[in-house]
Amino acid sequence: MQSQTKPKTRIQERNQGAILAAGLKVFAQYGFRGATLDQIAKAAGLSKPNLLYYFPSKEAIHEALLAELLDTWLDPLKALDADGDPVTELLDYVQRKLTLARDYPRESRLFANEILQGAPRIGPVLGTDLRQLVDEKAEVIAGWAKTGRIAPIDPHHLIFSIWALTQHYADFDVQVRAVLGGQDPFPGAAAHLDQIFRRMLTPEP
Amino acid sequence: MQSQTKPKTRIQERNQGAILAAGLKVFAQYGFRGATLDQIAKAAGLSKPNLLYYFPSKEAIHEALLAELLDTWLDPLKALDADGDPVTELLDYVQRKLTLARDYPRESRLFANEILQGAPRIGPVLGTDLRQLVDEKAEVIAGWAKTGRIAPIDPHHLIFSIWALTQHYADFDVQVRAVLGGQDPFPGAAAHLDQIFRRMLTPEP
DNA sequence: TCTTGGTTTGACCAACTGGTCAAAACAACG
DNA sequence: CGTTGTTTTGACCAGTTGGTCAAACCAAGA
Repeated sequence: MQSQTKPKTRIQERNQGAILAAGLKVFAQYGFRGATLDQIAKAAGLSKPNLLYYFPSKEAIHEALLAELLDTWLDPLKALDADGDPVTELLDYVQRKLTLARDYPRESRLFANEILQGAPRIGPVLGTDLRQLVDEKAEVIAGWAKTGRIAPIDPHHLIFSIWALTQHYADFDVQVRAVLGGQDPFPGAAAHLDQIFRRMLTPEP
Repeated sequence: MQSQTKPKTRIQERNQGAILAAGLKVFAQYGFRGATLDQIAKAAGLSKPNLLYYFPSKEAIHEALLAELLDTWLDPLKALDADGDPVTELLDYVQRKLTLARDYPRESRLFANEILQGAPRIGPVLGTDLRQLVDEKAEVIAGWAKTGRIAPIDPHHLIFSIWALTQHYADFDVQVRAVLGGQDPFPGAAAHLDQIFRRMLTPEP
């Protein structure tokens, strides 16, 4: 039973890529219901029937994007190493997440939209895969806290804090820039997050 | 020139209220484009034409909601008192925002949706009113930091942190509960946020 | 050249969208 | 009761939506 993936010509590669890129752009901004196939087709530089030649439905494009997203999204957390230096590991995780927010803001917004709408298509994964991963890493963090290598802290809420603080710079980019007068928020954010998490985590002497 | 507001009968009061409540529910979940008048009408228990008897358009309902929202939304920040005890003032602000997130999650999501979509209807206010208010309060915080009453910190990013951490519990409620296994996040969140902001703000001895 | 397979499109469709309108139903008051 | 102003609705409309389909197009090998 060999791999079932068909060869895929250059043109398929190119068009599917264009469609996914266009879909990401549109879904991230308007959400699933608010996005239209015409918008996506136009953004991809294809006609609507041509788009539907590559993906069977609007939902299929959305699904493909979400599936692709989840991997990228959870990778940094998976990289959290129980054997590393606790504070360094966590601060690195924060910076990785912030980099992701800076370089892939549309992915972040796509995810935000899905959650805002009640996670109708990704919900099950949250309660199983995500939960398992978080619980696992939370235990690592709890271990660090118990042995005094970081300050005592609720591991789950610590993880939520990291997500909230980093993704905020992607999801609320417009607001952040408006308040800062258009200035790039990320250098300041990197320094700020490093500082507050360092303070938050460093154990009292 | 007396007040131009017409008396407004009980029935008007009731129906407009029902429409706004229904609109909030639907807009918060699906965003402006994704929401439909039929959904809102159904949720309000009215027929679509009847709904349009009270509001001239879909956009009018959305506008009314956003206008109403902004006041509620910025009140807690306005209440930050330059003459109070710095750490207490800021911790109180955090708790007020968290309470808002718990009691008005739909308002939070409505706002999140508007920002995610690029703030097409609220954008101008962000760069003027909001920015001015934030700058003003940032100066207060900067003053506290300069005189050593709180730890040195970037005031703007501190405010972003408060927004991000509190609103996360409203906007990503589904995810948070999925990870926690359905358990109510807010008691834990309150304690966690108090702890980390206390650590973040308390000046070194 | 012809054939074969993937690719692209114009025309089309039923369902849904935001919104209109005239007529009906209702409430309140004299 | 009748009148007047408010409220409600069924029928309707033009534009948009996701999706279909047969026909045309195109590249590449025989």
